[in-house]
Amino acid sequence: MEQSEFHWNSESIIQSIPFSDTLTLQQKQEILDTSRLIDYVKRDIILKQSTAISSIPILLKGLVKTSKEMRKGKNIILRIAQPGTFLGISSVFGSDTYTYSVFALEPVTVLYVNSSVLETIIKENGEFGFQIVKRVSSDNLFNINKLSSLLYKQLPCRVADIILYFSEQIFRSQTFTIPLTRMELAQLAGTTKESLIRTLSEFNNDKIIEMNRNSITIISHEIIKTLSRLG
Amino acid sequence: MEQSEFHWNSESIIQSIPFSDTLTLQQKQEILDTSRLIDYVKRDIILKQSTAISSIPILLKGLVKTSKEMRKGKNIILRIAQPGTFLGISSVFGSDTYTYSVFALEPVTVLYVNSSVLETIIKENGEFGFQIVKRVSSDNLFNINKLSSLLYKQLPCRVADIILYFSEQIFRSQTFTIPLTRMELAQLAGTTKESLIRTLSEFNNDKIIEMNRNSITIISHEIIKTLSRLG
DNA sequence: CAAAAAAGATGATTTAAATCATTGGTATCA
DNA sequence: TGATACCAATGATTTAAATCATCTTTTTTG
Repeated sequence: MEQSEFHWNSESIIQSIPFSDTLTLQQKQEILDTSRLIDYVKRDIILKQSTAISSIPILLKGLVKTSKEMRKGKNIILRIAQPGTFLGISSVFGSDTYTYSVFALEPVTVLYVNSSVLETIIKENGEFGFQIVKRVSSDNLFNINKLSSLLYKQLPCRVADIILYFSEQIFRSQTFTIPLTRMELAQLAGTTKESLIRTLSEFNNDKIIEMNRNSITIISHEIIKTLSRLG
Repeated sequence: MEQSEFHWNSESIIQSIPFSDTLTLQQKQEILDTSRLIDYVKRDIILKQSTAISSIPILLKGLVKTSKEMRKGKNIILRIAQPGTFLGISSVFGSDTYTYSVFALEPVTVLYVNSSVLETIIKENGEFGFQIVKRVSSDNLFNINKLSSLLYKQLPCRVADIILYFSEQIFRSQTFTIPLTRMELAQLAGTTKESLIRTLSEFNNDKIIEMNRNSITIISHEIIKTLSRLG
């Protein structure tokens, strides 16, 4: 972890803050004055579950995974977050410790905003506050959705869901390189690495996807869609 | 469903609205002027999943279940909500349809608040808005927690969790009467009714709980706690 | 660069829980 | 009031996926 020195000036930082168009000049300045910019490399830990909350990280660059740590090896990856995401925002306003960890999947830049500054801005700027409500609400719906998928769909469907998640939400392409190990993919699908590998291999053998190492191309979007839709 | 006529006057309604102490007189009046009070009986549907959002129900009296409907019989009960809860608030601000249904478990009174009125109040009253952020955030943490329990704990642990949920969160007593059928309990535990019945019977045989019909008494709080804690 | 560790892949075995099947009890209502 | 549908309970059977075991390949690091 190191201070970020390159590429970022005040203007570009502000532009990367979600809903910054609703902020006053003074509020923008307040955020800049009380925040720190930090760079991370792959595998670095950005937030550690169970530690006391000091500030709110905003992801400015790169992909991260948010992961709930259970016991050894038994983690759940909640989501892959993209730039423009408040990390751990539910924890900040719903708890006094972070309820999950966040790890860098590639070179990442994070802006740490003082949480009481953000709290004050939410209180004095209703438009910004309302956007935060909307953001936390959709996060919530995302989790409810994940809950029901993981609970009722069986493995091939869940794996299809993940392939669609990367294809549609993260990379917006039929071909993409997954930034996770098989173990992590399993944690995202709520299964074990062996079961995940088997399912992916089947998809590969059945020519539903083409897979070399971490690179995946969706061959039959049709079938993947159907698998994902049916329980 | 019928207009609620008894027991409620403006003062008592306002007092039952969450965070109403942060509202101005005018805002309180605005809510009263644009809302409707409705009574329900057991099994009535209060919100129907997938319907367009028109207003925000606030639960004033009684218990309800919020339930995500999958295919036939395969539902998930997300939580049992108590008076003072905004129902479906995440859907309201994170979607344009309700993402789950809400059913009355007993005689219930609901105040339907106009959603654009509430939106306006959130925007003009930062303190209230911030309380909403906190509320939605803890809902989110609740769901993340449920997600990880259902995914990694096995059945006896999940059933122990439910018993503790009713004992500690809902009824605050070692003895309580569950307002759900076995099928619904199963949907709350993420299992089938047969498996749930078996597990509860085992607890009963092992004298961990005492159960007649829907009435449960926790005999060994110790064991229930341990079961719930260990995966 | 070689050794150690981690990741990936596959087959064999086990297991928790779902499904299927049946029966008795209890509301519900034409 | 009898009939129909729902709920509860329990035993038998099946099954999806976890676990265990082994081996290869890749990555990390001293």
